Amino acid sequence: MSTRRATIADVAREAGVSPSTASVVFSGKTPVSDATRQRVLAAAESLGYTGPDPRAASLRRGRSGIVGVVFEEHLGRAFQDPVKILMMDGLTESVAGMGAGLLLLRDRGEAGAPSLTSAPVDAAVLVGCSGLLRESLDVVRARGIPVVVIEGDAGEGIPRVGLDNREAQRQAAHHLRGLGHERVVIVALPVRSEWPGGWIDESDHVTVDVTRDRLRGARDVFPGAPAYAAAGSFIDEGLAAGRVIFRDRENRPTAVMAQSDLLAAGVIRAAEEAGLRVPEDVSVTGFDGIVVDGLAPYELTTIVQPMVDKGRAAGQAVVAMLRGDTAASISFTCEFREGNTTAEPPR
Amino acid sequence: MSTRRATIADVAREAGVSPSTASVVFSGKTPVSDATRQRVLAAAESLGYTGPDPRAASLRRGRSGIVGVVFEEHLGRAFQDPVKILMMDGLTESVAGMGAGLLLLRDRGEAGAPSLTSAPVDAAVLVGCSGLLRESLDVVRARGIPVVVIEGDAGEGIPRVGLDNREAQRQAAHHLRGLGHERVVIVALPVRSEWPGGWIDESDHVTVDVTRDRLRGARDVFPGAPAYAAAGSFIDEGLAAGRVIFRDRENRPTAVMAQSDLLAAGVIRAAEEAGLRVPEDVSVTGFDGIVVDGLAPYELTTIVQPMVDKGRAAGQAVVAMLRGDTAASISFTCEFREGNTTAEPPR
DNA sequence: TTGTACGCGTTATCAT
DNA sequence: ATGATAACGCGTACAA
Repeated sequence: MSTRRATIADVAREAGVSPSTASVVFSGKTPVSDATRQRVLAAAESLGYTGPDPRAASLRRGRSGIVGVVFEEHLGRAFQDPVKILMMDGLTESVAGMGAGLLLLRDRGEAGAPSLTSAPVDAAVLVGCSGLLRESLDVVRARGIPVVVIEGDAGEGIPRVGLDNREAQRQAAHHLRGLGHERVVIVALPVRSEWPGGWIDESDHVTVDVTRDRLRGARDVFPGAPAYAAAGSFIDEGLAAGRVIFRDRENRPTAVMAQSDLLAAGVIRAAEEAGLRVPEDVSVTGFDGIVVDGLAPYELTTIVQPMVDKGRAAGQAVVAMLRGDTAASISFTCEFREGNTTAEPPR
Repeated sequence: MSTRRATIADVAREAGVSPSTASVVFSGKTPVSDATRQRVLAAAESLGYTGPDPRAASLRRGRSGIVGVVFEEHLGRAFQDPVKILMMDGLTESVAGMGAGLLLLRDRGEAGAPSLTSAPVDAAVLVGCSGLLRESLDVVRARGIPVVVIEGDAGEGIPRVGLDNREAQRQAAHHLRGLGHERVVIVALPVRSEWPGGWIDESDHVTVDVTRDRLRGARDVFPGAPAYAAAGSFIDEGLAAGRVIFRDRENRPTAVMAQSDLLAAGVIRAAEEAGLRVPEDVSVTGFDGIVVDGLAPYELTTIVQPMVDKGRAAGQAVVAMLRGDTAASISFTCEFREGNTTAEPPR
């Protein structure tokens, strides 16, 4: 006996039907008489045939059912960010509707690692990628593989999914202004990758779109507000920033605008540490609208962004492009939400 | 002119070489004279050929370079667990060494969603799957696709990667016993999926391996210690459990053993809330050895498990099986680490 | 409803 | 170093 695995042709032969009929029994694309189906299934059973080989099917179909998700950073780090997780959630859901799954990829793939060019993907979603991986991108686009970018810019002709960051942040600033705040400090996201954390001034070039736009929004209302850019969106980074900010008891701000909820949570902790009450002594705002594990009883005053919707929209754009339609860029609108971490400034 | 994309055959023809030679230029499997290479590359350039189609290559090679990772739960939820994230980290790393990427899959795939059976995976890693998806598993194994399970049991003949949960937890218990503790309460992980949280007793059947083994380890030293099983491994769940536990000021325990660091962090918060100092009034132990964002200045007394190594081991098992070797199950040893959250009981 | 015929794009093998 | 040949396993027009 031969040692090779049974193919659909073997099954067809055994069942006494043509290969195409057997194929149809498994794919269900065309009605098949019950008797024939039984015979084919029986033959498959007896031959130990377990269904079409996905690799061969994908060659024939020209589709693999796989969407690549490309991250700029170490995957472990990307998954520490609840915002990205929720985005992945929406993405998973919408590509699942198309029968596709997500393949995890990094942009700066080490040698031998799977890359956008070597993986059998039907489409790609770039997360926060700011135009690195230019070559792979060209290859992929030349192949006609649809590409979508979330919170980033990959150049001309690539649809983007983003937020009205500036307007949203401006709204939070207005809220503080309305309460009477004047001395405000901003705790920003990193201004570029590998940023170690620290105060930033005019001379610092902000390469991360999100950081820059939210910064502008805040300064539309509080021009010249000092900004401390954290090393990442983590509670501990917010804590570190908060410690620096509250250190000088003389020039202490009455409000801190953080560019993420995690940073805000850290700032609150720093405030407590410094013996300040939130919001009586200092107001704090966040950005994202996530549930921060362990932050209760505080309810952050924040900007709620549609994280899941962002992922979903990216998925839908992919689906549309795969159908041959063109997908437009889309910018979501955030919603301001008042919690119990902002109040009038102390007198 | 034809509208179809150029294939490697077209390139070969254009360059005046055989298809196999052209193929070799791209794969680099065999030395090629420089002149030939240039000619092929030039032909590819002029035809807009961007390299071999991964789908066709994977059919021919019999390998797709994709490893499926199957989760029992909603992906969004799985990624909230730092332990799983770090495990994914190790897994990513070790399969990358083989040139493979990770495809995210769920076990109870909704209709039309990508499943273990329809995805072109070379191997599969099951995470905490307790024997659901039996049918898909049979199909996959019949195909000769290697399968490995992390922290779970998928039946006979499937290599497992796990921990010495019982022994490790027993060690932490000994530490507390040595300090003089006698009234200990356990805060456990869920006893089954969909568990709402609550006290458990003998009659409750613990279906989750990890929970059961750690519970046994604790009770090896403190027989009959009461156990409250949380609804999940989150700080807020630990907080909820802690509130219940510290409510009764008369019968308050002198130590709480949590089955995860996140739960422990919540318990500490509950203790603070109840006006108890850690570790002076109550000792708390965790499990995992993760960095809990925002827990400083506490350093948890805990059991450090090799999360990344677990993922890496699973990846290596996969690689071995793909080579045709057999992979054995492996159980990692945890390491006890004393922090500043345990001390002698108050007198 | 079933069968025929062909192509999907590559790469391994072996000979030259 | 290069070339000829033969799969790899399947899906789908189209005809019957």
